Amino acid sequence: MPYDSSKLLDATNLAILRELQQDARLSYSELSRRVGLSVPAVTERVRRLEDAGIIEGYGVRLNFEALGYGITALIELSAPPSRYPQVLAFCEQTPEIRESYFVTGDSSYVVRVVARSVQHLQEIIQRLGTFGNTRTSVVLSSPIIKTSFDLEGLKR
Amino acid sequence: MPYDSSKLLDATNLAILRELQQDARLSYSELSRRVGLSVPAVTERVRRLEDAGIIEGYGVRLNFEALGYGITALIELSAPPSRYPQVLAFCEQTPEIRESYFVTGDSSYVVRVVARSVQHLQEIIQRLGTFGNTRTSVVLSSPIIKTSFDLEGLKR
DNA sequence: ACTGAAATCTGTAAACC
DNA sequence: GGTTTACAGATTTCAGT
Repeated sequence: MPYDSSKLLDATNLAILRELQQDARLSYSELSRRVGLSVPAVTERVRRLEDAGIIEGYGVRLNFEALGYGITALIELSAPPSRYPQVLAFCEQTPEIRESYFVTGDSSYVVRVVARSVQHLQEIIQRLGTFGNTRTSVVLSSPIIKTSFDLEGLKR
Repeated sequence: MPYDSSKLLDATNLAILRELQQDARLSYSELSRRVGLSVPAVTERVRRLEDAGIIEGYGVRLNFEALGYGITALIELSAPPSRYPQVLAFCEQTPEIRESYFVTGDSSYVVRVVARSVQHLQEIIQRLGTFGNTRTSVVLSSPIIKTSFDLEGLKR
């Protein structure tokens, strides 16, 4: 339920979010030690951040390379609006497609995919190609993937 | 330390990863109930997945819109190799840049940025523009952002 | 809103199969 | 690798401020 209530972003809650970004499996007792409040107070604050929709959930950061998915690519797809539902359905049922963005500019969709080999990537490109023109950029390296966001700018 | 040891990806560990992807704050006792092993067995398995580099860490999924960063954009940057170190340093110190990819094709970099307003986005684009030509695609919607990966394909 | 304390549940380490 | 046991630590609930 993302309705703001900007008071939720006081210095203590920003500290809580900072800690959870670095290690979401921190115990409440350790978290409360770090932010200087009692355990029930911190537990309640986290619950409210979840209820407000600021915290959407907790995830594990997986190393796709170690899982055998050594290739990442960004694929731009230009497709007529009439095919959007089909494109969406395809993206949803294809696990290799990690995210899709509907963007301004000459390409309608940009998707990020992971693949086990160039053959595997080619398959995905060909399937996307049935919806429209594609333009693929293979990722050579990902110098920056930030796992936490500096929330300092949110202080009022 | 990502050296595989592919035996780490048996059905039980895939189940553990599946559960942690959905909720990384699950207790070990709940996790062990779900995968049908004792608590110490599951704790040890998670420790090994971490040691092998398959699990890189645990994070909180934040709603950037609720945090006031309502705009996402993909910016392609073409810059000469001599400027890569500067570009990298800029990306690293700019919190709004969430990830950067070095890619094949005519653009050397693709970055994903979040911004609080179009003015804010413009600032970032202008700063990136000091390194080379930019091409910005504003994200209109993100129909798919997957928070978990179907690991079924890894079964041997 | 936060604290502190009690009851219950969970994590950790050791001994063993 | 796995389990069981036993102790230490963490979570939840609630009365009090």
